[in-house]
Amino acid sequence: MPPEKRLAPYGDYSLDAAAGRILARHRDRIRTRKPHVAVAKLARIIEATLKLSNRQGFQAMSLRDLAEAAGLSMGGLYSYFDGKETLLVMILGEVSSAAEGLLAAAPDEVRDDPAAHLAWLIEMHVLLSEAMQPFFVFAYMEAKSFPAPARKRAIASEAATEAIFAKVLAEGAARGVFKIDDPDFAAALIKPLIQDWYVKRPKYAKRGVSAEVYARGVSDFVLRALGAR
Amino acid sequence: MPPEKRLAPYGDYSLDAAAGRILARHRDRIRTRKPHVAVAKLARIIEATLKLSNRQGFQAMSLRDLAEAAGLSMGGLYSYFDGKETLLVMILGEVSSAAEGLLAAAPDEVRDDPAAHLAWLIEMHVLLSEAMQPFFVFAYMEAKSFPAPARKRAIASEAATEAIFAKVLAEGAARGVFKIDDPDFAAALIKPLIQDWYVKRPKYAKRGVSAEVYARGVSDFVLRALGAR
DNA sequence: GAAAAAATCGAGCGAGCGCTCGATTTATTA
DNA sequence: TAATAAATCGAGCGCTCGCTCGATTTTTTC
Repeated sequence: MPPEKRLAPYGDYSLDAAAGRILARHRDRIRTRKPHVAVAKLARIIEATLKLSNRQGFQAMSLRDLAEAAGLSMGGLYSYFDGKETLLVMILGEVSSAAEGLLAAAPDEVRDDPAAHLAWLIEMHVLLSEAMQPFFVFAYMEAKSFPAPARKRAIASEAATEAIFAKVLAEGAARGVFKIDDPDFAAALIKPLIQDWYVKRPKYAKRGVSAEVYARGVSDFVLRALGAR
Repeated sequence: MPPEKRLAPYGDYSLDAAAGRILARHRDRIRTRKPHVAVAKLARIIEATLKLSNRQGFQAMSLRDLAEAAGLSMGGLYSYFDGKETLLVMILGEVSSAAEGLLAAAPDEVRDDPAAHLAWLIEMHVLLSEAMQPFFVFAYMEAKSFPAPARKRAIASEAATEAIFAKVLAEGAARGVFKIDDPDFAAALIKPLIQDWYVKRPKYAKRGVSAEVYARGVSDFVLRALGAR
């Protein structure tokens, strides 16, 4: 089953859907009134922002270049955000909201088995980062230049993800499925393994490793490290 | 044994020593003739660059701010480099040269045992990144904005590190010490675990995890995943 | 301690930045 | 189709950037 299909029951991760959610989240800051116009333009702006930023960094992307890439004028851009920083916040919000929404949605048949739950979390996280790859790369690379509030939210969001892993690990340890001393430490090591998928994507692409193969490989690696295989 | 002590046989990772090597590497671009003056000033410049960059990013650091933090004038700075990009290249070169130099220096008693060799590589890599923490954070965070040639070198340097891991893993697999199908894939997963130490340092500091404890934890995790424990 | 050499200074240059706002075009209404 | 509202435009503003270079200070030489 292709990744979009496996992910599909949990939401729509297309660019337009993301633009729609971003519009809803920032309706008050966006001057364009008609939703279908706003969503379409917003999608082009977000798309162009991700493209330019992931090449040279958000700071180095000029709004003139963005305007040209998105097919708008300088002034036109400012109908969709009230400053460059808001554009950053819009994208970040979409990433963390998508991640939090998905990971909390584990199906019941998986929740009962810590090993299966853990594998599900890893797989879904990887598939999500694949479906929203430019968003995830952006959020990861620009994390250091976040404005203070967004930064705090990003750290909190990552801590929340880690807490989900830690809880499953602790549950598994209690049941004797995982042989580990420190669930929190083990949980901390899982995140970077998932992040490596989208951070070093070209490396894996060159080796012909797909998202599913990567997710499976990481699951196996982690489960063996936890003494579950 | 404290980390500097364990690392000591393999080189001097102090700021002044790094400044000395950087000076030697870029003698032709640096106008200041007297080495002891040049090394001292260069050390202050590098130190200030790492401090300011790791807060807001290299691009966002202005040379005026750098001059003030380093205790020089704008013009004074330009006796030590011929452009902002050169400053970037100087620091990157020091990081990759330190990493490559150290990892190739495994002692003989460790080379014979794949598991010990792997543990040594992981530990030394973590301790090095601890001793040169601002350098490593800088190199990692600014990787995307490298000028093209430096970027290629950084990717090559990372691939070289990974190849060292892969070789040890393949050797261990051949001897039956490691139970793995794909040494290259496993090698790819080790790097992000090491990087997490310096990228997410505050998280581990808050939990009271030291460099040695982290290195040991990662070693154990990896060796179990490889079926060696 | 005067002359020469080395090192440092900092105001000023052109360029590009984020952002604004009155003018203009496009879409909707009656 | 005339009037109104919505959306877009882009030249221009103030500012900061990387960088230069003649003036100045510090160090070395004899």
